[in-house]
Amino acid sequence: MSDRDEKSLGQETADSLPVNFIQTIITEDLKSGKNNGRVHTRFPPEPNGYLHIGHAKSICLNFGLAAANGGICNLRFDDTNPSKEEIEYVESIQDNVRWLGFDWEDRLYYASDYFDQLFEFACQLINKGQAYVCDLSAEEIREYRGTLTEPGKESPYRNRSIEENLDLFMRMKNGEFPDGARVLRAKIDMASPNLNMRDPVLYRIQHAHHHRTGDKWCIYPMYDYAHPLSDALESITHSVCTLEFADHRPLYDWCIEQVDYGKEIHGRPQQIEFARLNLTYTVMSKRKLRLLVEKGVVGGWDDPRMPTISGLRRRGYTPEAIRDFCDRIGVAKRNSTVDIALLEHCIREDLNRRASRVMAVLRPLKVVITNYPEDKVEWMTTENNIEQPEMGIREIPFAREIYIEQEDFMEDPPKKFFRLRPGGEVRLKSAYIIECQEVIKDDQGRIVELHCTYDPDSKSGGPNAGRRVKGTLHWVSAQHAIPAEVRLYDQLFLKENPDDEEEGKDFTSFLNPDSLEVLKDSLVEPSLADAAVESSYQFLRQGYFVVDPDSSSGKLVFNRIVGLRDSWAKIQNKQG
RNA sequence: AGCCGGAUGGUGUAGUGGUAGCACGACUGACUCUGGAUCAGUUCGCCAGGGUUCGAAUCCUUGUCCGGCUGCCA
Repeated sequence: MSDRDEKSLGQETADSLPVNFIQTIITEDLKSGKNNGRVHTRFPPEPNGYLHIGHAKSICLNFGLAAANGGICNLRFDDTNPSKEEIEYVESIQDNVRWLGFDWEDRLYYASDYFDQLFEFACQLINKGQAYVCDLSAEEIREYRGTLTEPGKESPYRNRSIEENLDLFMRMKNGEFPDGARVLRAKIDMASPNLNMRDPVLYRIQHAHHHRTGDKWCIYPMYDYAHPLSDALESITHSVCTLEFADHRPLYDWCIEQVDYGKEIHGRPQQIEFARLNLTYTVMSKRKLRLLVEKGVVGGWDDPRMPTISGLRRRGYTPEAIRDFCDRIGVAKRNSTVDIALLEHCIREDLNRRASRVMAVLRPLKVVITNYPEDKVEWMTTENNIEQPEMGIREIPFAREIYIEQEDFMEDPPKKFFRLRPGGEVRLKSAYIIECQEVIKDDQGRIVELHCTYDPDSKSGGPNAGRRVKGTLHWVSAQHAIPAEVRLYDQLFLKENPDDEEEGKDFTSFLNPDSLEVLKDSLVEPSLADAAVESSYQFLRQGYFVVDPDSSSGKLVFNRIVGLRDSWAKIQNKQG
C-alpha cells in the first residue's frame, strides 16, 4: 500500500493533506478534553438505494476522522421508514463499505435496534409535557404550520392531558388507529422562525412490515427524533451530516437536551454539517439514480456508467483510487461541483502504477507481412510495465499475419499523423519496423487489408534495434489472438450539470446516446485467456480495461475504465 | 419575504492580521519502442463599496450574488 492509501484510511494524517474544518473542531475538542478525549463517528445510510460516490465521501470522512484521531466509527442503518427500505440495500451497502476498505468491526447497528428505547423516551417526553398526540390530518398540520414568513398556530390538541396523551400514544402503538390518523408531536414553538421547531412530528402510524422488526410496530419514529437519540445511545461524539440538515440542528439539540438517555455515560453528540459532493456530467440523487435503473436507461445499480459504488467497481475503479479522490476533494461548507476529470485522474494514476500493459486491438485491420516466412512464429519479449521492472516480462507471439488498429492507418493522413500510411514506416511495439506497400480494398472501396514488409534487422532488443521511426503501434498475431467483447463507456450525460433542468426538460433529456459502444470483434493477446474477473489492464496506447463479470470461459468481456490521455485527439480537435 | 449557510484562478481546496499556496484542467517545451508515463515551465484568483490597522482574503460595516428550509421522507 502506498503512503496515500494508508493516509486515507486514517492511520496517518499528520502530513501533506490540508486539515478540514471538521478536523479542526475535533482537534479543539480533544484539546479541551471534551467527551473525555473520545472520538466516535458513524456512517448512517438509509437502506433505500445503492450508495454512490457522494456517500463514499461521507464514508471516508467518518471512518477517516475516527481513525485519524484514535477513535472508532459505527455503521448504522437509518431504517425508520419501512415503506421505502429493503434488505437488498442493506446488503449492498455493507458490501460497498467493506470493499472501499473500511471496517466497522462489531459495530453494525440499526435505528430499529432502538425502537423500544425510542418509544420509552417518547413516553418520557409526554410525561414532561413536551410531546402530545395530535389528531390533525397531514393537510391540516401543514396549514397550521404557517409559512416561511408567518408563524404557525397551535394545534387544538396541543394541550391534552398527560394521561390522555399517554393513553392515545399507547393505542397508536397497539394498532388501534389507521395510518395517518394521529401523530405524536413535540411541543416546542409554533412561532419559531425555524419551521423544524414548530411542533415537529416525532412518530407516525404506518402499518407496514419492517425488514428487521417485522410486524412488531405500527408506529415509526421520524428521522429528526430517531437520529439524534440513536447517536446518543451509541455515544457518538461528532455526528457528521450534509448541509441540508443544518436547519434541523436545533431540533437535534432539543432531543438530546430533553430526553434523559443517560448523558453521564453517553455524552452529548454534536452535529456538524458539510457540503455534499457534486460531480460534473452526472446526477447524484438517489431518486434520479433509481429512475435510471427503473426506466432501464442503464442495466442496473451496478451499470458501469452509474456513479454508484457498485457501478464504479464494475467500471473498474479501485478502492484506492476512490479513497484518493475523496482525500483530494476536501471537505467544506460551500456547495461545489468537482470536475469528473479529477476522478479520472485518480484512477489513471492508480492503474498506471499497478496495471500490466497488454496488447489488444479494438477494431482490427489485417496486415500481411509479405516478406515474413509463412509458418514462422517468433516469441517476442515485452515488459509488463515498463515503469515497474519488478512486474516482469512476458512473451508474445509474432507471425506473418497480424492485426493492427483500424485508426492507426490512414491512406491520406493529415499533418502530424505519426502512424502507418502508404509507403510509410512504423514500429510494431516489441517487434519489428514495418513498411506499408499495398492497400487492399473491397468492392465498396473500404480498406480490408494491408500488405507490408518488415525490416529483419530492426527486431526489438536486437543488436540493430536502434533505428528510429516516428510511430509505434500495438498489434496482435492473427493466429494467436483471442476474441473479446469490449464495452466502451462514456459519460452518461452530455450536459455538465444535468440537474439544471431547463424549461420543460428533465434530466433524462440530457442523456448521452453514445454512453455505451459495444465492440464484438476485438482481439486480445493470448496471455489474457485466463484473465480473472475484476482484474485490470492497460491496453497499450488505449486505456485501462477491466474484465467484466459477464465474462465466461471462452468469452472475455472487457469494460473500458478510462482512456489514456490522448494528445493526438487534441491535435485532431484543433485541426478541426 | 423570514430563518440558516456560503462566496479565494476554469474546477476543487489551503491560508484565521504580515510575500495568496496546493491539486486537477488548459497551454509550452524536453524525453519516449505507449501521441501513455515522466520532467521542466507558462497562464489564471481573494464578490463589491466603506471602515479599523504600519499592514486585511482574514477584523467591523453595508450591499450583491448563490444554496438550503413550508414531508406524517431521510
